[in-house]
Amino acid sequence: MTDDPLAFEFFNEIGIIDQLVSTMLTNALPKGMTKAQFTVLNHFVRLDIVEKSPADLARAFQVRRPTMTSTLARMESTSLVAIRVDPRDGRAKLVSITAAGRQMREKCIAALAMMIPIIEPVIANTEMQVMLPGLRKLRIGLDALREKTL
Amino acid sequence: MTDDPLAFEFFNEIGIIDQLVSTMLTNALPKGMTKAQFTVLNHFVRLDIVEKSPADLARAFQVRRPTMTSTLARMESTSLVAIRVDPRDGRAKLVSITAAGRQMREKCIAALAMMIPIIEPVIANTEMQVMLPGLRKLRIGLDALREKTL
DNA sequence: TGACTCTGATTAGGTATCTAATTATATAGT
DNA sequence: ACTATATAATTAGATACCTAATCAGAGTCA
Repeated sequence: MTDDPLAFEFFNEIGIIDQLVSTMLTNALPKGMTKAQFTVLNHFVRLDIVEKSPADLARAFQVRRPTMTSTLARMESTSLVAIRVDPRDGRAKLVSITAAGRQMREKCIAALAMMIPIIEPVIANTEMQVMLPGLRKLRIGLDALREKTL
Repeated sequence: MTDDPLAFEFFNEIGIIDQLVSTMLTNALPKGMTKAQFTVLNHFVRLDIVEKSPADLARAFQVRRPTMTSTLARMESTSLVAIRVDPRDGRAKLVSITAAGRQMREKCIAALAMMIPIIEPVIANTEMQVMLPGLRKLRIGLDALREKTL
């Protein structure tokens, strides 16, 4: 531990936090919903998006395209999103959120709202505000790094 | 975005950072090695552990036992660890690192050392030092929360 | 127009993780 | 000693991710 580069411990803590939060989140969400699926639904509603290609969605969430294909296929099978061929580009598709998707998103939001008071005692808003800029900057930097390394 | 609870954005940044770092890490590691497997090897060497049960390892890494069973099975198949029945408890098993496991861990350490200078420009040590205590506290709090919720 | 390259989506194969359920052994209490 | 409960490991079934490879349509350039 003591002779480890600081970065090891730093990213290790982040990894464990993400894992614990993801699991708690998934358990709080309606049966069958996952963080990834909720994120997609939320993206459409928050940004008021009508249609967006899988590739664009993948870029927005920093995941690979096959990952997005898989998530979207699952969401289409449960009617949370609709997918059609892009009339202007035969390669591409266009994804849109369905009414059922919007309803599910609302249910998720409600479920998550109930989680806030549970997490509150663990980390105060002020603490998050202190760390957020650093995290955001780090995320942006890492994302840029990834694209270079490609 | 603007009307989201702060926690959403906070944990979202953490999730993306973890994902990006995990992928970079896995790519840097020797072929076939993963973060989870490296973590197990590193644990044995750093803490100078001879034998430890899968359940203890699962607790140490905050993962479920089936997850550890799966990871250990894979590591045993590649001779990175050895597993035997606990002579004092018929239910339990005892895991130990092999010579090959130690060698692999050394190779991983070397590979990761080369990553440090790549990450350095993205986040300075001083920044990590500033955030680390908060992250550690958060991780500990979430872990306690999980056990309560169980 | 034809060849080369790029981009979008998908398929195949693999690891990590989770929950639920099963099997076996240990421990405690009556 | 027997029963009930708790703990260890595993199996089964799913989701999210990744990389590599494939297929198809779009763009570029000579």
